[in-house]
Amino acid sequence: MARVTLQTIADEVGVSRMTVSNAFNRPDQLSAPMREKILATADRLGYTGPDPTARALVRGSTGAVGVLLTDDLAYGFRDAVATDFLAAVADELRPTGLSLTLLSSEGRDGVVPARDVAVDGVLVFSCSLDSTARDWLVKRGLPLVLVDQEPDPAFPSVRIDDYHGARLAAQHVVDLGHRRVGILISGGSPGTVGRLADPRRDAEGWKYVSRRRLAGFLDVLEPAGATVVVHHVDQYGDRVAAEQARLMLGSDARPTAILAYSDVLAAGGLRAAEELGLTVPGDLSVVGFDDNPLATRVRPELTTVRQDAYAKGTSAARALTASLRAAKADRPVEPVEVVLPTELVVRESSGPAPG
Amino acid sequence: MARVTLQTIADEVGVSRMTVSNAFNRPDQLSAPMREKILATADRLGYTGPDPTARALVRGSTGAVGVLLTDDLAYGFRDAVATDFLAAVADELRPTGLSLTLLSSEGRDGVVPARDVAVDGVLVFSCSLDSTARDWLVKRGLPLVLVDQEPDPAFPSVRIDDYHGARLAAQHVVDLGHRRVGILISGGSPGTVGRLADPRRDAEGWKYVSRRRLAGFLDVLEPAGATVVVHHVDQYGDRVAAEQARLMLGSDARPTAILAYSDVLAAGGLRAAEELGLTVPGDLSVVGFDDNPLATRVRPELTTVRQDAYAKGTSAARALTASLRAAKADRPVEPVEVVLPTELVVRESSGPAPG
DNA sequence: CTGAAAGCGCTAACAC
DNA sequence: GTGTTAGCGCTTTCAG
Repeated sequence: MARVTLQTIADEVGVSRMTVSNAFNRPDQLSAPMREKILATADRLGYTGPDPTARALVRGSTGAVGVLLTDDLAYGFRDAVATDFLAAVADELRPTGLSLTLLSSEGRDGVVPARDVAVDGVLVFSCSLDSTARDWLVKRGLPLVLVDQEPDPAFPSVRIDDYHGARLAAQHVVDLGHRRVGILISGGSPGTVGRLADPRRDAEGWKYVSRRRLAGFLDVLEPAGATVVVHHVDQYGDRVAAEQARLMLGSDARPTAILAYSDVLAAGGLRAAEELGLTVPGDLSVVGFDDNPLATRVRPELTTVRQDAYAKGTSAARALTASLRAAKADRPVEPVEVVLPTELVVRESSGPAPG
Repeated sequence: MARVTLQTIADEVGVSRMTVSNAFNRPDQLSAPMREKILATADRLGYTGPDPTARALVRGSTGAVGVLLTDDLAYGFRDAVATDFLAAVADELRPTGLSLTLLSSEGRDGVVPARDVAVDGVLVFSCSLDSTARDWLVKRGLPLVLVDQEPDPAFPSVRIDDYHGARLAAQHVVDLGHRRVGILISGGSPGTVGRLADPRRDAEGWKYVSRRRLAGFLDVLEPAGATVVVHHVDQYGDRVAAEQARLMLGSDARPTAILAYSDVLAAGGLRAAEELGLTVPGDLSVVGFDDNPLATRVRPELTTVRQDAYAKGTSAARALTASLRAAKADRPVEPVEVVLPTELVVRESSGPAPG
C-alpha cells in the first residue's frame, strides 16, 4: 500500500494539496466544515500529519538541537558532571519544545553524525582538540555554542574558570606545606598512559580543559619550588587512575599530595593510597576537581574544586536558543562568553604535609 | 550570499549535479581526477556535503532513533535507572552510527516531538498510559520498541518482570511476620497524592509498571491476611515520599513494613522513619525496588528487588535495530517479547516484624 | 477562503 | 564515466 501523503487526502476530499496543508498548519485559512472534513478523512486514511523530514526541508529547521559528545555517547549518561550539564540543557530547552539529539564525535560505516544528522544547532560539549566532528559542524555553518572548549570569537562560548580553579587547588596544597606533588591528569590521546617527561609540552595537543587545569596546577607549583610528577591517564575511570597513582606513590621520594584532574581520578588516588597503606590526609593529601557527587561519597570526603555543571548547561542552552533565533532572523549572533566561577571546597582529604 | 548546494558546485565545475552527488556518495562512479576536482571546488566554496535533511527526505531515513521519555526530559539524566538504560542503548547503538534523539512526551507551542521530529524509529521508554505521544508514534507507522509498557503484539517489547519482583518483595515481608504493610507507590496522574481508598480501582489508569508492581504486592499481601495501606506519590522524588510515609506511620495501627515502588521512594520511607524516631529494621522494615545505586548508599542499606536496567537497554536497542532493518527490507517485524528477571536482594532494611 | 506554480536540496534509475 | 528525468512530501508566495 502506497504511503499516505497530503496528496492522498487532497484527492480523496477533492481539494488541492494546499488546502489540506492549511488544514493542518493554518486552521484560520479555511472554513471550519472544510477543515473538519479534511481532518476526518486524514484520520480515516491513517494520515499522521505532515512528514517531519519534508517539512524540515522546506522550512529549513528540524525542531532538534544536537549535543556533540565524545565518541562514547554513553559517557553522557554515566558521568555525573555530564548528566548534570545535560539535565540543565533539557530543562532549559523544555519550554522551547526542541528535542535533544546526542551526537557521537566518531562515526561508523561512513556515517559522521556531525556531518550527516539534521539539527538546527549544536552544543559542542565534549570533544578533543583535533575533533573533525567539530570541524564539520563549523563548516556546516550551524549555530554552535562552545562548551568547555577553546574559545573562538566566532561562536558563543560557555565554560568554567578551570585555570583559576586549578590554581586554587595547587595553592591549597602549597599552603599546607606540600613540596612534592603528583598530578593525575587525563586529556591526551587514548593509549598514552604513564608519567610525562615534559608535561607542558606533552599537553599541547590536549583538550582545552585539561590544558587549562594542568597550566593552573603548574603555574602555582613551580614558582613555589615544588617537585612535580605528572601522570597521564587516558580514561575517565578511576581504575587506571589508581594504577598510575600507585606508580607515583611507589617511588622513593613519593609525593605528599596529589592534585587530580577530576574527582573520579582523585577517587583512584584514594584507592591507591588505601592499597599502599597510606592514610589520607595524614600521609597523603588528595584534591579532586568538579565537586562531583562522588566527592562526598568516598572516604575521606574529597577536598575539591567546585564547578556548577548545571549552571553551565543552563547558560549553554540559553546561548544556543539565542543563536537559533538570531540565525532565523538573519541577524548576526551576539557574542557571548560566559566564564563560570570555580571555588575550592575543603573537606577531609587534604591536610598539612607530613613530617 | 546564497546557500551553496550541489548545483552551485556543478555549475562551477561545469558538470551535472548528479556527478557532484556521486563524488560524495559513490566515489567509484566517476574518475579520480574528476572527483578530486569536484571535492576541491566544494571545499573552496565552503560546501559541506549533502544536506542531511534533503538526503533524509529522498532516502527515507534520518540516521537517528528516538527515545520517548516523560514530559520531563531531564529525568533521563537524573534517574539512575534511566541513565543506566540509556547508557546501554548508547553503547548498543554505537556500532550502528545512529544518533539518539530524546523526545519529550509533551510538546510546546504546538510542537509535539513524537509527531514532528524526524527519526527512523523510537524506543518508547517512559510515558504514561494515556500518552498521546505514544499514539502519534504508532500512527506514524514508525518502527517502535515498547520498553516497560503494556505489551502490544504489534511491536517488540522489552520489560522486566515487575509483577514477580513485587511478589518477591511482598512475600519477603510476609515471611518476616509483617501483617500491617504500607505501600508507597507512584504512577498515577500528577497532583494525586495521598492515601488511596480503593488501590486496585485507583490504579486502573496508571502506567503499566506501577500497575504491575502494585498488583504483585497486593496479590501476596491480601491472601496472607495483611492489613494494607496504599499511599500514592506523584513524583519520583523522595521528598513527597517521605511526607506520605510520615502520614502512614503516624496512624494508630502503623505499618511495620513499607513496600516501595522504587528505591527512591523507599529512601523517603527511611527518612520518615528516622524523623519519627523509628529504627529500621527494628521498628519498621522498608523494601525498595530497582536496586538503584542509591540502595547501597543509604543507611541502612536497602533490601530491594533488583532489575538490570542495562540489560534492558541492550535488548531494547537490539530489538529496535532489528525492526529498522526489517522495515528497510520491507519485511514484517519479528515479534520479540523480552521479559527480564527480577530478583530479591536482602540487605539491612528488612527484618522480623516487631512484637 | 482556495488553488496553481515554483521550488527546498537531494538521489534512484536509467540512458548516453 | 557522466547526464537526464523524475520525483521525495511539503510549504511559500501570490492569484483568484
